[in-house]
Amino acid sequence: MSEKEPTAPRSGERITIREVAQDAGVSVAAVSKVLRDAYGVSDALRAKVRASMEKLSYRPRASARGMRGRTYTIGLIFPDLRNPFFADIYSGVNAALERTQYQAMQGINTTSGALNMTSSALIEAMIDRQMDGLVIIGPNMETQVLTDLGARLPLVVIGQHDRGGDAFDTVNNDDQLGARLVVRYLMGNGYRKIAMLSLSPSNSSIIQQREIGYRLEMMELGAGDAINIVRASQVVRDVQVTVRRLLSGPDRPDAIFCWTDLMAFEAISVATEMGLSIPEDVAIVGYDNTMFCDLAQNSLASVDQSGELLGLQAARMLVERIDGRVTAEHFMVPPRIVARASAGPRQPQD
Amino acid sequence: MSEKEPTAPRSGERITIREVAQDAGVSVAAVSKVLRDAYGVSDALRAKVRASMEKLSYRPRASARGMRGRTYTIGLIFPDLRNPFFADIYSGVNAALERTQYQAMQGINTTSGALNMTSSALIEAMIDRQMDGLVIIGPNMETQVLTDLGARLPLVVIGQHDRGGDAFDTVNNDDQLGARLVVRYLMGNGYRKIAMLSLSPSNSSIIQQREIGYRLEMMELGAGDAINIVRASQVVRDVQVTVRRLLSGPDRPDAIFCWTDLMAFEAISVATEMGLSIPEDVAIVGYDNTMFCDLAQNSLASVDQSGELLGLQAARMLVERIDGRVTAEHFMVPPRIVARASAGPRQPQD
DNA sequence: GAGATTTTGTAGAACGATATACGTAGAACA
DNA sequence: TGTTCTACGTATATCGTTCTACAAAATCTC
Repeated sequence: MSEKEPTAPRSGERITIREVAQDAGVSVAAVSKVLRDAYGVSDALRAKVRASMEKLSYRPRASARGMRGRTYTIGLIFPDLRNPFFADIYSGVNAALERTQYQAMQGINTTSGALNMTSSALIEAMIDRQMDGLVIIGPNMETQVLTDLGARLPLVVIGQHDRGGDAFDTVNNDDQLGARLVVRYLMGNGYRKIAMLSLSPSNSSIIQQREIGYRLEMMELGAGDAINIVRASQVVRDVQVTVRRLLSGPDRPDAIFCWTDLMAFEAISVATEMGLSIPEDVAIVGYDNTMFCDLAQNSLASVDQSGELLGLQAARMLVERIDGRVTAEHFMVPPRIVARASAGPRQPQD
Repeated sequence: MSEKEPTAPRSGERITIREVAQDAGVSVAAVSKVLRDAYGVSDALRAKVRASMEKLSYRPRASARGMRGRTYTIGLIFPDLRNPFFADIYSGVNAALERTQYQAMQGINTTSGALNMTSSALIEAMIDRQMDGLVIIGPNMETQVLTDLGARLPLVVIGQHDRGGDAFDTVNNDDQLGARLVVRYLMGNGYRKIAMLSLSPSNSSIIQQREIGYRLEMMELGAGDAINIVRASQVVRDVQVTVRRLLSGPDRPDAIFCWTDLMAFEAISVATEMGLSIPEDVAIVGYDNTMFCDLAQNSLASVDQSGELLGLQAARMLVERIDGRVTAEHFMVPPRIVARASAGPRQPQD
């Protein structure tokens, strides 16, 4: 109870490590060791310190920790917030972090266009805030930028097949296989003139992979002549115009393989407005198998890429990197087609 | 160029304020003042320092700033990520923060159930990370908890009508009016047996407000006998069961006013599966006017509560609070009904 | 039982900003 | 010419942790 410190701890202020140390009758360094699970702490001391921390309901401050060590915070960077698929990834990340000291903070990378930028404002902001590592989802930046970034801090990328040496890890579903499954599924149900509604600009490797998968499977199944790739940006208006043009052309496809469920919903909408029936006049398949696929008004066949698993794995790998791994690892989950009415078996033409 | 410092700055390390000061030939304190736009800096000095910061591409570290001052980071807490309405709020917040030094970091408050908790793990994590302030969206916690929280740091709450003295600001749409508009709109289109699909548990004030608005308008328009409120949680399965029960009862409503668009989409799905036509057999109205309402397969009439404006305003108010305002302010935007086919004019019964 | 090794704990200097308190140069005023 | 302001800059303590270096105690080794 003796107050010999020059600065008496003001009441009402937040508890610090110093007060915990004093309460437990040990040094500040000892408390810090317990906090970090560092080497050289006896069970007795650990218990004593833990008890004091509990009693005073002490919580370490990330800023102070960040000055010398880790902040125990990782950054999650999403390309947008409207696609519910990202919610799956998010919940996977959180599940992986549950029992660790780490906490995820998210941001949306709204930079469109400037692909060759050194980095993005959000990423710089995350670095300023001393994130221990980053998970970037569906990056629209060049591999070189990611490689440079990976040299600066632990990095895991979801949705990017190109590798950057040992600079970063990747977590993906097998996009090429996913596209193949879609073509196979549609062909099996009697569709042959399968168009692909892809994404523009197509700088990303997952786009390339899916397009390759589509092309190869079309050729292997003898429909090479029907290959037709059109591209639209994620902007609603753009998707609508593109789909409308595709469906009103002279050689209307009898199925469309869409980049995402979101685009597929737009496609269903446009087709419906044009008076076309799904799947009688045109079958639609999406990608991501988001929760909206199940709704009766959509009944959208889609490719499940287990977002939760992707997130889980990415978070695990990032923590490993933070803990010192310096060689790259790459994780790939198999996609799975989920059949639904939007691409059901084709009725014999009358 | 003289190196008389005891610690020579290691190359490859991040630029610090000290190096900027040295480069500009001024004191560290002067640089700090420029950074904070603090009083007592001449234009000449400011220019000199700015030039050096630019030249060295200096960026202040949030952790270090957080030790004594602000982190220039605010926390955004969402109740979930699946509702695209939150994306609108997010973009409003970002628009408001665009020209400031502040950066938003988000998190999802996944705590379900424990309403009377002192706080939530995410909120504590945000406090640990020295957020300068918090915007909480659609909190499922008691007002007292928010009041306590507001005493700890600047706080703005979106989607909560109950006030907490001067402890926090609120930003809302007029939920009571929104509900009234829906009833008025449906009545105007010939529907009378309007049921309300509300949210459970109904501890939140926005739920109460909407239910009050619904009840009052029903009574005022002479349909008090048709008042029927059913409740479901956000869980998909729960919504389905509730809607199915509602629609298969002996006294089927001819319209359902749903808590959110998401619930409305579920309702459309269930109704469709039951072989009911929309709006002939049952009209559906949602809330939030999310992007999916426009799709032909939904064509969902909804209430627009300008999420972007809500976010914009919340961020502005939060920054004001951080800058010292201590009295509460409350902002309310008027809701607006958006008519669509899901609740179009009723055809005369045959 | 002496030296070597390992385990356990401590002291105190960082980390990179902010903010207080103070010094100094001009300007304004008498 | 001195005095009093005001505007501008600076020196330096401080924030709450981590982490290096080291001391003391316990254990091992032969």
